[in-house]
Formats: sequence, structure tokens, C-alpha cells
Amino acid sequence: MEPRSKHFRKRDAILNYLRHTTEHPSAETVYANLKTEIPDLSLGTVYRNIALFKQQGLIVSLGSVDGVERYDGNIDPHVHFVCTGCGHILDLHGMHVPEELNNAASAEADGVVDHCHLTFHGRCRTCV
Amino acid sequence: MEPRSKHFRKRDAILNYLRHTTEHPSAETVYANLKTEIPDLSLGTVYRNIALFKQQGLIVSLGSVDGVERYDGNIDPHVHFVCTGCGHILDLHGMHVPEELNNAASAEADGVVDHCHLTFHGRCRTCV
DNA sequence: TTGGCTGCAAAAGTTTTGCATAGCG
DNA sequence: CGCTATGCAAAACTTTTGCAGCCAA
Repeated sequence: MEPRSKHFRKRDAILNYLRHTTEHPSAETVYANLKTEIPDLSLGTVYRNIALFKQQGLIVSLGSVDGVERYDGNIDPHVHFVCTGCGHILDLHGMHVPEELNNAASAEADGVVDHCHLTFHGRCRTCV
Repeated sequence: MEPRSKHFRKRDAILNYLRHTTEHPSAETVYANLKTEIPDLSLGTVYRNIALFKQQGLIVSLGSVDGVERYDGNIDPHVHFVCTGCGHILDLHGMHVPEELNNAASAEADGVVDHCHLTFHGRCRTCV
């Protein structure tokens, strides 16, 4: 993705990074990885842009693992597997949350369901 | 629940509180609510015991809402609804994650699934 | 010149930890 | 006595924010 302009070079780089990785990184990880490529990048900028993307719905928060928030640039609904051992987050594309559950949820909660997260917790192969 | 002894009075009080509320409190909330009853309770003790309970599997973490971790003393598997507006967490007992998904998850992740969390996000009736 | 993006560093907020004390066994 | 639980306060960490500078339009 070619930057729109110099003005958005960092913003684009951050979103681009989030969209092209499957590691579900934290802000710190995004920063660390882009830092080599963009030496004058600051952590504050990463946080600011991540907050923006989240608000715009361009990325999704997966919640915190070991006290650090993790993000996913793939906003296509999918299921996750979090390894309790190494903290690695895996995408599971072979299943989806049945539509009935969504309906049942909004009915029982007596509210409006926007989206849902299904996350399995366990041990990945190398951590078993 | 009668305390086992004075030695565990606070620990028991914290677990007891978590088990008898449906508000899915944060550590701070547990502290604030028990403080009136146990004036010489410290926040550190709440955090220490919560960490212990979590490790022992006596309570479950629901992840962070607005930067604060929330806990559930009800470890019976159930679904949650988190209101994006007020941060309130609701238990949904009228549904469960189909067993097939569990199997599919461990198969696709090529690991061992311990448990899973299904959480709906949206707006509760008063926040719509 | 104006407005938005950013670096930098300070601040805020949450959670953890060290140390000393008290109480159980 | 030894061990565990705890209060208190400092520390550690993550995340947010204020301010000044810079660049694009």
C-alpha cells in the first residue's frame, strides 16, 4: 500500500502492519517492528493511531493477554485460540458462531448486539 | 460461608463476594464493597487473592473493560454480554457454545482446548 | 496561516511487589 | 519458632495526554 502522502506515512504504516500480520500484536509490538523501518516513530503515535483505528472500526481489540491489549487488523468475523502458555493467538477460520446464538443473545440481553467474540483458551501444540 | 478461621477471613470474604455477585466486578470494586465490612482491608490483598483464585481456577477473568480487568466467581460455563455504553456485563444462561465448535477448535488449533469464552458486545436496553 | 500528525516526556491509572508485622499452628 | 496472610507504600507497567514543532494545503 503506497502512502497517501507524507502526512499519513506513519498512520498508514501502522494500519498496514496490523492488516498484514497474523500475530495479533500489542501496541508495543507494532512499535518495535515498525521502529526499524521508521526510526523516528514514537510509541505515543502508535497508541494514538490504534485508538483511532479501533474507533473507526478498522481494527478490532482482542482483549488483554497477560495485561497487554492485543489487536487484530482482520475485521472479518472469526474465532480465536489463545495459548495459555506462550500467549500466542491463532485464527480459527473453520467455524463461526451460529446465527441463532446472536438472536438469542439480543433477545436475552434485551439490547442490541453489535458483534461477538468467541475465544478458545488452551495450550498450543508446542506448549502442551 | 463461615470463615475457616481468622487466618483466612479476608481471603474467604473476597471469594465469597465474587461468588455471590453477578456484577462481574473489578478488583477495585471488590475492594470498595468489602471495605465497609472489613475496614482494615487493603487493595493489595484483594489483588493477591484474586491472582490466587484465578490460578486455582476458583474464579475466571472476563478480560478488561475500559482498561480494568473484570472477574466472575461463577465458573459454570456461560455466555456474556458486555454493554459498550455502560460497561455492564450480563450473564446469558439461555445458550451455550455447541460442543462441535469445541472439537473443531482443538482440531484446527492442533492443541488442547481448556475452555472458551463467548462474549457478545452491544448496547443494553438503557444504553441504546 | 491553519489544522492535523507527531515526538517527547510527563502524567494517569492499574496491578505488582518488598518489607515489616501479626497471627495461626 | 516457622509459615502464611496482610497493610502499607513504593515500584513497575501500560496507556493517555499536554505541549511544541513540523508539514501539508
